[in-house]
Amino acid sequence: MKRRPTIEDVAKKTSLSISTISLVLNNKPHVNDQTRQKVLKAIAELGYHPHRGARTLASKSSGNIGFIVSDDHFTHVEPFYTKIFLGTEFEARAHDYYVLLTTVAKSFKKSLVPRFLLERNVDGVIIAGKVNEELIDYIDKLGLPIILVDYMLKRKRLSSVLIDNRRGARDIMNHLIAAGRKDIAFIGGDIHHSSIAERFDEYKDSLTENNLQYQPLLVVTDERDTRVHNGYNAIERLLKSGRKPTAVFAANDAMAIGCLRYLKAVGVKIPDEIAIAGFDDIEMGSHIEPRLTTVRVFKEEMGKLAVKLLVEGIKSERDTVTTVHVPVELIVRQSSQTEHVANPHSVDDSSAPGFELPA
Amino acid sequence: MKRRPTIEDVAKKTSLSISTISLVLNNKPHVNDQTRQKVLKAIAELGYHPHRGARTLASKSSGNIGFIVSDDHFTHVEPFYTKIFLGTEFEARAHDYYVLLTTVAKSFKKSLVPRFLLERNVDGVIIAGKVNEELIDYIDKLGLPIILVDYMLKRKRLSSVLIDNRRGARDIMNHLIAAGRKDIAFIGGDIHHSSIAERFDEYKDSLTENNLQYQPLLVVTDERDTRVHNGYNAIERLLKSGRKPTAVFAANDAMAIGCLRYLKAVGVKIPDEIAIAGFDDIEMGSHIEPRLTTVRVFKEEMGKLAVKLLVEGIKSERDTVTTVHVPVELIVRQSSQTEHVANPHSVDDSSAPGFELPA
DNA sequence: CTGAAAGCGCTAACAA
DNA sequence: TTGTTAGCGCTTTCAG
Repeated sequence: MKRRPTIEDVAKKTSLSISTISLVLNNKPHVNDQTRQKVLKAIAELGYHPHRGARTLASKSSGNIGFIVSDDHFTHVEPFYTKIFLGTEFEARAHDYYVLLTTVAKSFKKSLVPRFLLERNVDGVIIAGKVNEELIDYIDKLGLPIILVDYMLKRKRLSSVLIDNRRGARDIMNHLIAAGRKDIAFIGGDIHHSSIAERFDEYKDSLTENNLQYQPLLVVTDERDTRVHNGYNAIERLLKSGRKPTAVFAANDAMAIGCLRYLKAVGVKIPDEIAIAGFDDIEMGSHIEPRLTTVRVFKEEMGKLAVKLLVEGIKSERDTVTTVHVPVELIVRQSSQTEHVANPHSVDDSSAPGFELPA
Repeated sequence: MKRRPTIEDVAKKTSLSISTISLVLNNKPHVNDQTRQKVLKAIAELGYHPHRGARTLASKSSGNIGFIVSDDHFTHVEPFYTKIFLGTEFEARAHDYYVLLTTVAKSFKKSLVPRFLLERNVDGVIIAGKVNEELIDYIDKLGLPIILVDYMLKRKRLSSVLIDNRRGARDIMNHLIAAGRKDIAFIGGDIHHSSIAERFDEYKDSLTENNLQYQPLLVVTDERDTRVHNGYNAIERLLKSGRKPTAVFAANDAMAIGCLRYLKAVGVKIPDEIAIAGFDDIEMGSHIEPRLTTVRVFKEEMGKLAVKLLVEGIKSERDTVTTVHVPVELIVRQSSQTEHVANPHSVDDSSAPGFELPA
């Protein structure tokens, strides 16, 4: 089998030195245009492609981005983080990076540090959701650029791509209140996650601003995580305690779906007796019945933004801290409002507007 | 900042040569156990970890696995292929590999060859679903081990991890027929995909074996792909043509859900008037109403198996061709059978049995 | 069982 | 603008 061509073959073929070839390869300036063309031609003719490993060794950059997500986030809220991951994947390709995915346990053990960090196999790291802070410190000490997605640290200034949770929660609350709902319950879990906490905070603030009483007895936030069955359990507990809200704002779609299933099971009319709204806009919400009112979060877009920021960070040395709040969009469906569906299988347009990085 | 330790530091610290350290690092034999312990100790004390790039260059193996899926599969049947990908991810880690994901267009263009192939940045490739055959040939010519997942080529002998589609389709058909359904429709799309074709073939064979007439007018297979709205359109066309099946076997869950939505929209009682069954067991099927009868496919498990086979292939030089048919499991739910649900939020156990590779 | 030495293919000073 | 050269950190013969 033919040995694959190396930079030296290109050098010979063009009667130039390998360093000149390297300059062309890396789009460096100070190369005569004639020369550049000649090199490019030879490269094409030989079918030459630089060897990643060699580049990595010589240039001290791997061409990879690390993507870290906690294992329970990934299993419990999979569709959400998967979308973010796919967004990074997509954008990374545009920048000629590959994404190495890894999940990490909740607790930090030295032995569980992602291998790509130990082997210096990534040029920067994207962290999605809440992960152990010790690990974040560890990465930071390594000097690697970090971008947080859907999570923030107060203790430390790090670039992050965040959901505009306040805005989304406010839209939901305004929508429910405008429809005349006054006793609005909040169903949450994993309340220490910054996104969930923000949604809850805005829930309370919205009540106040609308001159509605904040009723702690209409709130459940102590579920362990935000999976469907926890939403189910939470609303069950709430109703069995004797309270009867007229609307439920769930911390995310999964919990909202859990609520929905319980309420349907016990014969509560939705949305007539109780309106329900979630957050995130996972696909399932548009297929269940009644279809779920929610706040659309542009998950792929968040992943893409994270890569853009990270690539900037990798290239620019100086670590400017940027925080982006990605806009959200209220999606009103049957679970909160009787709607007449003209085209029952219309698919919601999921394309995101073209977000721009702050200048 | 402290320079990270290299193999040379370990050598100095132990007063051994770097080649001995390398032997230990790679678990090679012929190292005195005393020496090995001494080296290990020094490695631990220094916090040394070999540099991936250096290894790649010297050893001619990258430590990466390529994962290729066609872009339309990935967008249209996302939850399915995502699960397979996550399975590979998980298993790869156990073998100290990382997975580089890429999607490819339907048509083959030289300029669109995944970069990881050009840069020799993967040691083997997993191909999920149908991809352009020219690309497969190209990879094969590169001499890289290939494992196909949920796809097969007749023209060429390649290792593959396949769904036992025949078995699953037979189970579905037997279930429907046992319930007294005789006029069973088949709704499909993307019929050239080997999995879809097999399900369809078994549909026909099952009819014959049960002395039921194969009725071409109860069959729609010309939908472009297998997304929800195509299921919706297909069943609509079928019913409007005047036929009235008593059951529908859809090529996958997405199409089954489409059927379900149409039938509900026009007021057909499910399962009383028409029973519906899908295939794949995507999560949504257990959340819609009525819950969908389907065939569970162990998607993560398929990804894991693919990695196991691939790693074997990478290590063993000789390319033995292995074909694994992963077993499936019939899941009967409300869409085909009136059921009384004791615990309405019980989650189906999604854990796979421990599959073994053929000896 | 251990050491010496030659690369692996490329980048990046520094010279010319 | 182009060439020379020294590594990058590790694996792998080949000796000893």
